Amino acid sequence: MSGLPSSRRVAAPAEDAPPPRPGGIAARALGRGTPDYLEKLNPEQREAVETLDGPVLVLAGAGTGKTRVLTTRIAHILATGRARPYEILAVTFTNKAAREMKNRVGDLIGGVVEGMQWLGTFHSIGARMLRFHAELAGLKSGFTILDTDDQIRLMKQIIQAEGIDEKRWPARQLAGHIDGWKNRGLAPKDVPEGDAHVFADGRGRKLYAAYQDRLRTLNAADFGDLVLEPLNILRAHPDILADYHRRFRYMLVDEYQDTNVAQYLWLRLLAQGRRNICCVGDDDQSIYGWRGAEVDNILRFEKDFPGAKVIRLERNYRSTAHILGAASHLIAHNESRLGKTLFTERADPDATRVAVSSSWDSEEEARAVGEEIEQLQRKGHILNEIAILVRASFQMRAFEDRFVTLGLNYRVIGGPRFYERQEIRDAMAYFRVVAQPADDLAFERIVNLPRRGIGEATMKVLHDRARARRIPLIDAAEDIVETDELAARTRTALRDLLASFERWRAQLAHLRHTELAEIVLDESGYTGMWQADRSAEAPGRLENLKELIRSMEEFDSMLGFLEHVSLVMDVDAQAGADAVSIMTLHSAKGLEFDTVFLPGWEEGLFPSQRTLDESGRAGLEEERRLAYVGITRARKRAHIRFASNRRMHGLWQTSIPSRFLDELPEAHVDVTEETSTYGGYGMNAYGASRFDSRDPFQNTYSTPGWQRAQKNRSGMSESAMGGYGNFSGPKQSQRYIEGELVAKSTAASSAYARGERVFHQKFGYGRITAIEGNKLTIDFEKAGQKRVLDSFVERH
DNA sequence: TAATAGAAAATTTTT
DNA sequence: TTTTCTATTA
Repeated sequence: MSGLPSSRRVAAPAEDAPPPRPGGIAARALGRGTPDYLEKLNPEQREAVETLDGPVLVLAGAGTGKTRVLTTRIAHILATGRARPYEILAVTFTNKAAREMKNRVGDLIGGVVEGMQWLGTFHSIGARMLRFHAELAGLKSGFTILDTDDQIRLMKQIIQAEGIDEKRWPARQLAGHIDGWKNRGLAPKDVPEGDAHVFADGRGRKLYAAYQDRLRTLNAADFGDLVLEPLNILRAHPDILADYHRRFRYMLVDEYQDTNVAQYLWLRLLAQGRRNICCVGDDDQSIYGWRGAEVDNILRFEKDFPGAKVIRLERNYRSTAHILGAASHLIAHNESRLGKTLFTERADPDATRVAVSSSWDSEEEARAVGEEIEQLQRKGHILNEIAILVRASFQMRAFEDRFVTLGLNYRVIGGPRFYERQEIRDAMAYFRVVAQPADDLAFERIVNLPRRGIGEATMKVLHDRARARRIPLIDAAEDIVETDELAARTRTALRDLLASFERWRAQLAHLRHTELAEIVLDESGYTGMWQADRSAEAPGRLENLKELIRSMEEFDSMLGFLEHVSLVMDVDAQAGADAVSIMTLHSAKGLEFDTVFLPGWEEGLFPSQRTLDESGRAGLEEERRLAYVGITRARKRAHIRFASNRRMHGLWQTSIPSRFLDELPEAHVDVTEETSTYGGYGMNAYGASRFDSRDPFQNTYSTPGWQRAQKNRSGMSESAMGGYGNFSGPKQSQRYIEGELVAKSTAASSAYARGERVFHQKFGYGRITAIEGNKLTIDFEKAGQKRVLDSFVERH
């Protein structure tokens, strides 16, 4: 997209412009009483569509027709002539959702919607805004968008430049902090003192500033900037904000529960104009807190937008009463929620309850699921309607292994996306250097790929020169090959490479970009490198490169393609053959299947111990929402499983059933006893009481198997674990306790102060360098810097 | 500069 | 256990 001067493009229609004339569909809609698109809605949905003025929050439970409301609302606005397509701001989180919205609005109004320029993801709309006003953010309109990989490489350089030990302060971690700050709408100067101290002894803020500086020099923005910079521009320039206020007659937001602070501030600022904002979301499905999403945004909506109308969609069209009953009862254990209860009007007498069963270990778990799937298959169920939803991707392997032996078709959804694969990123880096020579990050990525003898030492020379003269790396390279600073061999290699780029760039104008792409990959030796590679994945990588070239055909220029890739990082997974889907719970949000298997419901894994440690009670609630999302994916059958033993990072761990199992209502659940599991040991030392203490629901199953499990669990003493050397008993105990302690103390701030000397059982003596809630960053005398919970240290 | 051996770290991931 | 990164050596 070319950046035109902003005023023209953004100029809103004059205030006194005549309202858009109702034509075609609109006339039909107005002329004949109720248009038929409204008649297909239930009363709540219809209210959500027809309440067009003022702020509206639609709390849409799972399977209650959320997308239908959103798309019908847009169609209604257009059909009644209240706004033109380009006067509607409609934001989603994924490209997929944006695409679907566009298509469905098109279906409703009978044709393709043209001109909805402001329908898209937060990031693509942010990028669009930022290109109009790039100079206000210190960028040029043609800025490049960096992805996570580029970000981390860049931060690595900055950390090195600052002379900070990379091992103690990994770039990844810094990237996480900076991302978090951007998510919260903070510029480097706004980062609170305490926050700045979590990284590199207080140099966090400085590094953030240096990173932003570097981005400006590279004329680049990262994903966070695509939201943060437009927000800053709107904050600083009331005239621009007013322009947008005039323009956006209606605003719609999908998945509002997933918005972060920056996105929220951006929306709020824009909504201050006409106040016609409609947010659709489900607080019970907020599962991206770890990525900066604030459930609070949705919980607070009525306060933020006084006079807001809240509409609840609770009529579920997806699942059986048993599934809804189980999910509703589970999620009712959360305290921070607005409260909804899903119900269904359909009665299906032969609906099955939610099944809970157990296995000895993950292999047996996979075997059992495999068998059940084969049974379903014999009964005529298709595999496309079956999904296995796991908490963490390492769980997938057992299923894949098993399904391969069974010859059962499966597909893994998620995982590294097409454009994130190494070979694709490498190829893209070549294209970037051809199209935008100043792209240092891309240049660095491929200078020595395939190996050309241009190693670390040479790069240092290039970097020094580039920095000294404030020129891009490639220009520095041009200079240096004219001198004798480099060994003859490396100089020749570098000169050849530069000449190649020169040649390709000359062809940019008169060759088709797909053809040029092939030439670049061939002549650079990149394709050859993979052809010579004898490893198992090489053929697949070559195939991916071909696919990349194929996908370029849809674009008319190299630049157009590069722009697309940076924002639309997904390629549709082709449906293909009948297959079982395996994916994480996170990637299952928004999908539905007849049958859903939910394996691995064990303490530590689900709820994830790490989440509990990091986010305490809030983390536990988010895990519970994840469980809720999992169950509500099922239309007809949900099978929950847990295993008594699981191998994690190569070590066997005994596990105990997830507390979420205790939170399911007996009336909707069938617990199956599987002989191999309750053989005597397997349960561990923790009393059932641990779950009961604050459980208002008092339900544990009366099934013999479950009762026995509970008994075993409480009857077993710590010493009884002693005989099983490779089951790490003590670790278990610590695990659980950590979770509880955190849960209790999250709200309160730590009792320790910075600079205090403390003692830790494992790490010895150290001094506190930073405090974040109940997490302390401590510089240990022997063990170096660690982050630990305050409950594990004592004053000294 | 490149290959190799050894150590450290291992969720979830819309853009 | 496996993968990924870093320090060492040829």
